[in-house]
Amino acid sequence: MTVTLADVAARAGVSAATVSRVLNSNYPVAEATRDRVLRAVAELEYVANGPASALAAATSDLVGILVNDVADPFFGVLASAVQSEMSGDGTSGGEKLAVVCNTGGSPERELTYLTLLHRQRAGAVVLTGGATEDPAHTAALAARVARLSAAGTQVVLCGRPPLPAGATAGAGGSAEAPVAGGRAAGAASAAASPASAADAGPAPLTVAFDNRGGARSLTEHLVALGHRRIGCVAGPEGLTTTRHRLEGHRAALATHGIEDVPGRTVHGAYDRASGYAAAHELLRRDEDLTAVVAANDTVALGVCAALREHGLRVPEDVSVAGFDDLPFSMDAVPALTTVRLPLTEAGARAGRLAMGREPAPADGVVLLSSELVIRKSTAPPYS
Amino acid sequence: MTVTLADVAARAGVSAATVSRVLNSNYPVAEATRDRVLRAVAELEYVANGPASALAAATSDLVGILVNDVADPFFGVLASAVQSEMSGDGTSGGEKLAVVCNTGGSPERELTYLTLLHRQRAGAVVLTGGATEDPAHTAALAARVARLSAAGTQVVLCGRPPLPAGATAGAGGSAEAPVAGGRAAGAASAAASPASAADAGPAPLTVAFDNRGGARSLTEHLVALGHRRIGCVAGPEGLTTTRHRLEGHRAALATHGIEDVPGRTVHGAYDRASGYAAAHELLRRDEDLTAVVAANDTVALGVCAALREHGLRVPEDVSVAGFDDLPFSMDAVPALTTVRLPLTEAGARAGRLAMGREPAPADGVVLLSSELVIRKSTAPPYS
DNA sequence: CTGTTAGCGCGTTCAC
DNA sequence: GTGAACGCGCTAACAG
Repeated sequence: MTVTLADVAARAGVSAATVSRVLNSNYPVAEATRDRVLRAVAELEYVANGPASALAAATSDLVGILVNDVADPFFGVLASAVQSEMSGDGTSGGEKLAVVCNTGGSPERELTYLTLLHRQRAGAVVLTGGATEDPAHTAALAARVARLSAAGTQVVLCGRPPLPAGATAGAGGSAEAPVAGGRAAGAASAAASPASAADAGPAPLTVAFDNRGGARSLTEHLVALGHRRIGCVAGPEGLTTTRHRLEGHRAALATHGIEDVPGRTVHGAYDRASGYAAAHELLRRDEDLTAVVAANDTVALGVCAALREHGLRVPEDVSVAGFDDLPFSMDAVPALTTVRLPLTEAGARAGRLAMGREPAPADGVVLLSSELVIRKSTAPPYS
Repeated sequence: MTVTLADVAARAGVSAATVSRVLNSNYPVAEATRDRVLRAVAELEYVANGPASALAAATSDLVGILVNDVADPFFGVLASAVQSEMSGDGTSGGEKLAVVCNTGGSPERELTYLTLLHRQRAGAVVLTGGATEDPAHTAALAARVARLSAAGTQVVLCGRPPLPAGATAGAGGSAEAPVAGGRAAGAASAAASPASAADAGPAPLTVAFDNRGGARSLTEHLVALGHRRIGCVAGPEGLTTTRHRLEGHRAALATHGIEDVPGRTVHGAYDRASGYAAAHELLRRDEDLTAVVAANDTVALGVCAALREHGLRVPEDVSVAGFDDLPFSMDAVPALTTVRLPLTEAGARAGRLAMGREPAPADGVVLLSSELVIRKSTAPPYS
């Protein structure tokens, strides 16, 4: 049947313990025996039994990455960056099996995967994607994360706000604590680790985007161009990302004394179809919009398509702005004005934090700033 | 410490074996005790130790998906489909941890991941992505796959041609017929499996695309429109996918008596930058091209960008065609004429095949057909 | 139906 | 420097 450590030991004329030592190179072994063992391993095509090692060593070389949807470029780029940072650092030896799990945006599957990863005793887990603000789910998630931490798994939240303090406990009120602003954030996250039990694992870390600030500068750009009737296609309700971007948009409006007409905001999924439908709806409500800010670039594309169907030109008749600066945005016609999120950097840092290859910030939170990218889809109104 | 099966057993007043039985529900257990056990599990927040189960049961609930690049929509869609089919079928219980591994297109990492998955005793593995035609790598890959099969892991190749025969039965001559040119098959895999066929595991299965047929019909569409000077931006050399698409293109040319001018074909990566550079090069060589077929949709976008820079309109001055029909293709301006590959179906079937939820075809190969999608980026020349 | 008894393959003290 | 035990947490035969 399958060849085991013992087989290799026999072939090399040594004990199993010795083989284990050369394989893990964590103990001095004579050069000669080492070679003999390695040769035996090669000849027998021995492949270590991961589960057995994990059981004995109480730790696995598996690390997980949770994403909403691998087919979405946003997560694809993020996952790719995280993974390249997590798996082999080039030097063979410390090989990790970095795996990405697709939650499909479903809170249940998110929880399920977390359990599965826990079951596998994963060494680290990076959780990406906008968080649902449903208190029940937040609490369940916090509980799972707390247990993972207690089990020694380093958890890193990426592209989402820190979990509310008090792990298993009341996620109720504190869940609303703002994050993007940077200032009030500390209060919510700092107390994460103390918890109650003596089982203090590594405290969860966070890499977050400044969604609010980005959205704010985007809308201010539009206002500066002269726009006053700005439509807003927001993401799904109940997601922190959606809320933060919307807050930034409204903050910009407020700053410039522009009334925030409720009818000018519609919610929808983070996909093209949603943008398409939303734009039609927005136009139905107010034909004189001069600009539209979309939930993200993909949505913006749908908005542009709908606008064209209405015989409206972008940006001559209506300006359109996206968010994220996904790869295809520069190729759109017209090229999309958007807010660039440092996705690759975020993924890389989350990966390094997870692997302990980068010192964790004192408050456990890394806030990445966004950058306004002005291209061709926005222009002064009525030009 | 972490709570174990024994703890649960004690709490429920039963033996460990009984707890194991209710958890795996693979053996009759009295309703009453079952409830007691379940309650204890909940109260203790027990999470099974995967490695330990895998070790004892000699099988893990881990299944892998290998892709070239998760950030590439082609693989993202494929991976998403495979994964949704692999993980929970909805009915909770048979939860599998479907994980996707990013090879970054590197043959070495592909091999490494295969080993890691083998080490984890994965239950199934789906290998996607164009295969390198380098004999050495093909041989190494065949060897790894053979060992995986021998270890009981079901391997499914998706979007790539069957492995050359030699490792397992069933992949004989007929498998080569539809897709592969069928040349280097035998020679390469000679040294593949030293020890032999005694340990016959599940034979590798394949889900392949009709790249050649798709490419052929695409070029024929262009020819039918009246194009004669057609540029071709092919993918990286040495990949089966690249070769098949190129062969289809040339077959169409030959059928209509059009000379295949070597200078009209340039190779490049499957990304936008490559298409951009290639189009510039093509134009430098021959300013009078009236059409360009790109390696895939992403490349086509780059081609369009370069064309615009040259002051050429698409499709009035130059027609452009893509391949794959990725989600963004319909949104491009002009909407891309392309060849639709049933990515979702391919992924789903590969997933089902891997999980044994779909009967394997006699010859082990499922060939999916492609479909020409005519949109706005192609038109008669000189119009 | 349920408890008992053995390992699964490997890491890790210990002695030598 | 190396080998001999023991046990990680769980499943899989066997009894009963």
